[in-house]
Amino acid sequence: MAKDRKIDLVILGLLSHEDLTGYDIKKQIDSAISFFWKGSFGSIYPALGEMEKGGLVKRRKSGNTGGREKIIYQITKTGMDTLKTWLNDEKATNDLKYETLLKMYFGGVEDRNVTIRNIEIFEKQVREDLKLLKFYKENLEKVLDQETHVHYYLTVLFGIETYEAYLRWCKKAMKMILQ
Amino acid sequence: MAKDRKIDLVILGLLSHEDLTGYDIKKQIDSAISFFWKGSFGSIYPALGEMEKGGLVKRRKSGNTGGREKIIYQITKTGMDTLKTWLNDEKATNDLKYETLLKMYFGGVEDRNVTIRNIEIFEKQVREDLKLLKFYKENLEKVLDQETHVHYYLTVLFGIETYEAYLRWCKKAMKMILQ
DNA sequence: GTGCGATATATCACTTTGATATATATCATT
DNA sequence: AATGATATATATCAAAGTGATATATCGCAC
Repeated sequence: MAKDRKIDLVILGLLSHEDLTGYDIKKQIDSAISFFWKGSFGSIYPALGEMEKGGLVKRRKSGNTGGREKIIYQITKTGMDTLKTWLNDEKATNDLKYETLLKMYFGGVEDRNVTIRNIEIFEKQVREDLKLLKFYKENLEKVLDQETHVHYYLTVLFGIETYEAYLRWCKKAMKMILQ
Repeated sequence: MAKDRKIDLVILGLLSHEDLTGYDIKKQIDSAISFFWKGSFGSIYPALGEMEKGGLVKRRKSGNTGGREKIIYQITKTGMDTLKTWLNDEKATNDLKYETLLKMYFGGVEDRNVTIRNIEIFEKQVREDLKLLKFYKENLEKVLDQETHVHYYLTVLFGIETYEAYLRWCKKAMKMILQ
């Protein structure tokens, strides 16, 4: 596997659940894991190509009836080993870039109304996302007996816990700015 | 300014507080804002060069007594306007990549001990960082009358609020995994 | 039948990272 | 005063990732 390519692990992880096309992988990244990870076509397709060369994934016999191309990928034994090695590796980088906080930190050059507005924008987005996370949580609680769902549930709980913390901060921050 | 270069705003923000060298900028990124932003020399130096060409920053007359090179940058009027325009722009991208959560989501392919270990590693780091954040908070509370410090304080409060949420999640997650 | 959104792969310019190279300054130890 | 370690300081590069765009087909509503 490439030295520093995180997208490889995301792809391997998703393929460990089921066979997928590049497009399917993008859809799953944008739904299930979007609260803590991002990924674009521009990294997915080249990665799939190189991972195939490296023997981490392989093309499944495609049941193409028509002329439309569609490549369904499957994880290999080597790919599964790579995924497990990564899971057992102690180092994990949590890379956070909050543009909202940059705007807080540098807000002093403008009127306080600007900072207030920026907190309001952040709060609105957080409320919307939190609503969605709670909806996921409720649905997951119906199927929590299955192993895979427990792991999904853990990430949703993480989202809820942090998003509620964001809202508490919004309240405190607003109060501070308004004296 | 370059279309999509966030580092420009970080540099302009820091220079709005005081004149700095590229090396100083890196130090400030690694200390004051490291909890919510990162930046490397490989982006800082090229950005400074292009921003100088674009008239956003300028070299201050350097008081070089010896032969050692040292370039001190200063924000220009245009640079200040660019910073203010960004602060007033409603869109802000908060880009989060938690490798720890990826390992939670894909943890199902390994024994639960692996997931437990990964939560423990995360928790240990969070406890250390939280201690530091609380230390910053105490020190800041002594100088909160000054404008700039209020904005710094807001970001520290954010860090404390979210890191405490991380710890609550660790407890819940651990309990869930152990049934 | 035609317009539109979803499916599907691919590529590219630009941004950022993380590592490395180069050189000087400062300071403690020998 | 020589040595070595650490901090200061700028610069560059391969590799990774983003966001946009190009291309084409499929399925469905009107």
